[in-house]
Amino acid sequence: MARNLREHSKLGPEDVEQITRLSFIVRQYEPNEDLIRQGEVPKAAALVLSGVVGRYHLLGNGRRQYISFHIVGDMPDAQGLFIEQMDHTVCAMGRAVIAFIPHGDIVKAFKARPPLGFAIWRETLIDAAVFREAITNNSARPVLTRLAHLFCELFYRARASGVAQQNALDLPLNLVQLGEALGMAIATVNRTLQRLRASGSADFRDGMLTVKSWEKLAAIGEFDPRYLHLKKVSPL
Amino acid sequence: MARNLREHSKLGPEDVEQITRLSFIVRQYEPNEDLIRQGEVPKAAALVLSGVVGRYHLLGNGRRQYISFHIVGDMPDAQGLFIEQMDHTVCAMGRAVIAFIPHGDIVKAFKARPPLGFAIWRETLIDAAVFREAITNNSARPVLTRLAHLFCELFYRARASGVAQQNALDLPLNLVQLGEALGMAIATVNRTLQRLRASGSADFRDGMLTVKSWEKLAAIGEFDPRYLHLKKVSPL
DNA sequence: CGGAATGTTGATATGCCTCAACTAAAGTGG
DNA sequence: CCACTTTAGTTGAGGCATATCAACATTCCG
Repeated sequence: MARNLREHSKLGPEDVEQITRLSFIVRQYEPNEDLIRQGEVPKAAALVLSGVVGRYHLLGNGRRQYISFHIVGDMPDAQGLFIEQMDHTVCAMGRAVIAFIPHGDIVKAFKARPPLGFAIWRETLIDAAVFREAITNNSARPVLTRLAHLFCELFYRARASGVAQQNALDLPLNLVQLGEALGMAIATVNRTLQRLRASGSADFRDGMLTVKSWEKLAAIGEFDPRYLHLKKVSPL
Repeated sequence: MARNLREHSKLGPEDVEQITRLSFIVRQYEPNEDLIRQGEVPKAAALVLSGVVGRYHLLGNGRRQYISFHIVGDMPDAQGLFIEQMDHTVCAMGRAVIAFIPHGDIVKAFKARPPLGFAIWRETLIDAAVFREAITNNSARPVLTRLAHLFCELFYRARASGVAQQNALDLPLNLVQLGEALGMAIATVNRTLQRLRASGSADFRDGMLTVKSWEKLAAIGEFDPRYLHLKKVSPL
C-alpha cells in the first residue's frame, strides 16, 4: 500500500509507519465473486494484495458494464469512505487476495497524519482520471484503438506497481468481460484481438497479455500515460 | 458553495463560517472560452457562480470529447487540488461567472475544519460517480436512452441546486457539443432530439431544455438518481 | 464420456456515421 | 437598410463498422 501510494504521492516515514499500524483482515476470492455489491454500505476499504478486481454497473438486461480494473496495491472502493451507498459492484476477475481495512481506522489515521489522507484522496482522484479516459476511449475511439488503449493502461500500471513481468501480464479476463468493459460485442472483441496480434504489437490469450512491441501498441492505442499521474515508468 | 456542499454533506456552522472566510476572485467568461487547459498547473479552484462549464479531452483529430458538465455551485476542477497537471480542459459552455479560490486557502481551511475537507473530497467522489455513469451511458446504451439520460442527470442536478425553473433549464449547448459529449454524430443528435420531442418527454432547442414529462424522460433514459448521492429532490 | 464454458468463424442485419445539399437565423459591412 | 457571410440546424442517400445470430471447435471437468 505504501509503495503504491508513493508511486504518486510524497509520504514521510511517519506516514508509512502510520500505515503499518492499520488493522485489517485478509480474504481470498474466487473468480467472479463479488467483494461488495451495488446498493450495499461498505464499512471497510478493500486493498488488492494479489489478482485483479473489476468494478461494474449492472444493466437492465442483466448484462454488465465494467467501469475499471484494479491490480495489486489499488484501493478499488476508496470512494466508499465518504459515499455511503455503493453505486456499483466490485468483483474479483481471477482469483484475488484482498485486505479489508475498517473505515474508522483509516479516518483515524487521517487525523494523525493528514498527508496520508491527502495521498488516499489523490488515489481517488487518479481513479477519476482513469474514468475520464475511459469515457473518451469508449465514446470516441474505434475498436482497435480502444482495445489497445486498455491494454496499454493496464500494462503500464502493472509495470508501475511492479507486478508485470518484462513484457507479459496476468490478466484474468475473458472475451465477454473485455467486451463488457469496452462496449463491444464478443465477436468483435475476438476479431479485434486477432487484428492486434497481426499488427505485431500485442498478444492476448488465456488470460495472459504479452506485449510484443510497446511502441506499436502505444501508437495504435494513442496512449499518453500522463493522465495516470504516476512517476515515470520505463514501459519496456 | 455552502448550499451545494450541504446538498450532499453535513456541515456545522463553523464549517460554513470557514467557507465565508475564503478569499477569491471572480471572472466572467464568454461562450467557449477556456478556464484552464490540458497540461497547465492550476493554482486556484474554480467555483461556478452562474452558467454552465464543461470539461473535455482534446482528440487527435482536433475534435473534443466532453467529459462532464457543471452548473452553479459545482467545483469542476477540485481534483486540481492534489493533481498538479490538468489532464483535460475546462471551458465555459455559455456565458459563465466563475470564482477562483486559491488552493493554499482551501488547504488551510481543511486544517482548521476537517469536515470541510471531507465535504470537498466527497464532491470529487460524486464527480467520479458521474464519470462512471457516463462510461456506462456512452458504452452500453442506444442513442435515444443516452441522450435522455444526460438530460435527466442535468435537469435533476439543476433542480437540486435550485437553478432549474419548474420544468425548464438553460442549457447552453449546441448539437455539436451534445454529440461530442455522447459520442454521436451531429446528424444523429438532431434526429434523436426529434425522437425525444415526438415521445412527449422533453424538448431541447435553442439552448433550453423543457421537460414535458419527467416520468417519461426518466423511463426512456433508464435514469436512477442514486449515483448522484444527493438528498432527495422532487424532480417535478 | 457427456456437458459446460470459452473461443472461433461466417452470414446477415442494422444503427449510426459520413457526406452533401439545403434552410434559417444571426451578425457584418458597405 | 440591404446584400453577404457565417453559424447552426435539418434532411436525405448511401455506406460501413459493428451487432446479432447461429454453427462449430476446443478445452476443461466431473
